[in-house]
Amino acid sequence: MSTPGRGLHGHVLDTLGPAITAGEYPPGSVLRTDELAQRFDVSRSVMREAVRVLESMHLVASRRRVGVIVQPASEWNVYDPQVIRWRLAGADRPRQLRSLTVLRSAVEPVAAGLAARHATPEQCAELTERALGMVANSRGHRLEQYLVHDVAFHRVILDASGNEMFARLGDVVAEVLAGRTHHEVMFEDPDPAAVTLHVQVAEAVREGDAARAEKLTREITEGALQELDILAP
Amino acid sequence: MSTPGRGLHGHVLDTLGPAITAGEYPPGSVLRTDELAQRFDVSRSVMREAVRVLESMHLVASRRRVGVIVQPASEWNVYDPQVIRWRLAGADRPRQLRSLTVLRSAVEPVAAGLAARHATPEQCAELTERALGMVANSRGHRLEQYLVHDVAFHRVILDASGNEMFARLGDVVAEVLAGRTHHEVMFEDPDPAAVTLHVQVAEAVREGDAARAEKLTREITEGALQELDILAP
DNA sequence: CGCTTCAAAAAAGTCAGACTTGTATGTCAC
DNA sequence: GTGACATACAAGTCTGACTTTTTTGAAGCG
Repeated sequence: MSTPGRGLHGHVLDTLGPAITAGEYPPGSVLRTDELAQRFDVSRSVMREAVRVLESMHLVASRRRVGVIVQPASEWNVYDPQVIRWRLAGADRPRQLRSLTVLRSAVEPVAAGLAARHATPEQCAELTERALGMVANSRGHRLEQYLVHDVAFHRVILDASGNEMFARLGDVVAEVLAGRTHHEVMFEDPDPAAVTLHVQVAEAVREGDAARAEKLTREITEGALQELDILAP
Repeated sequence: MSTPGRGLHGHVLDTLGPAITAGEYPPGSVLRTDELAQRFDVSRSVMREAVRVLESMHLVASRRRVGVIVQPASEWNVYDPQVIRWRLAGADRPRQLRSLTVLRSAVEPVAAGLAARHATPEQCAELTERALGMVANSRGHRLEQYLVHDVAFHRVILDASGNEMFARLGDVVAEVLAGRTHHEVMFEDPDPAAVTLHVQVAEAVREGDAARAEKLTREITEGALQELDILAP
């Protein structure tokens, strides 16, 4: 996953990034470039490049005569795919997964509505195909195959929305769905009602019924929220 | 705006970033670090740091023996605040503003619903205050003051949702609202109906009525969509 | 005692040059 | 044409010296 070992600079990032996002360095902690370079056994040039990248993610801020200051989480670029991966890999995973699921619940229904208006015939076809793939793997503990189709289904919806911001959330949704299958709930076969909803969403998109596609997708994402016990008291 | 001139490296970014996001270098274009360093009259070290940052935004990819390759827009980290600013500053501005408005229309209603559940008394108070501020400046061409309260209102909603991903969209919403006031529509006083909706949202949040807060906010964002002619045929 | 002013130190920032490494590309033999 | 191999190119890395900014604190003064 990701892009491992694309240079020394990458290795430093893969160590420092997760450490910072995991909260190992409290906000306000001060690091020194030279010391870090020694610790990772790289030159200052390499270390400086890594720090620059962390700085662009607002994980740290670098100030003259002071050092490299770890920023509070409220400053982080939490939409940076790299940051998301680091956080999902750490102790913050459950909280992160919940945040992303809520985001999903906001975005996907609207995306589905737009998809009903803008989807190409090819996208409609793949959507139907994926929904059928979900049905075919919905029984008999074929969770992995089911997941493949599920992820693809939601990716098509996001792409077909025609909105670039939505489309770029495909990886996030994939991560959430995979996380649910692998680490959280869902030890049994998926909920048959959810499977049916996917088939119906594909129908609604194909028919260009935006309101119905949105409503049905909202039911799907509300199910996801309930699985994580995120709902009104 | 932003953080100008925080070093030579920053100046390079402020020039190259907008150029790439504006499409001045078609995807696949190959740049060479040495040549760029000469062009900007900086050392290779500085140029390398800048390239690393652009690479972390997926605006470029750097490959040995080839050079620095400009990536297609589909690869960009479009949620990076820096990238958003660069694109809003360029020719892509209208399209970008539309994308962000759609994103807003998906997120804000859900955020308002959550805010109704999680808002603190202080947040409820500020919400009401901001709504009143909007009313007070809704007539007599006080667009600037109106905007200040409008932006603050939506920021509170996003913060009060308790969802970190939503909260970080505050700047995006601010940008969209400011863009609308300064460059797009709205030469006249704001729509009275919209002002009333804000007051009612504040009410609903204060009363903890999540469903109503969500519905009312959806009406607000749908108004914003209509202003940009984004709607069903 | 409190204030300003100025000097020193510390760490990031910058630069220049030499060297290493991975990888396209072209050449040659088969 | 296909393969192995040599070559050159550009990114990658390292080092050491120098500059700049900013904090700190000490000296000097009211």
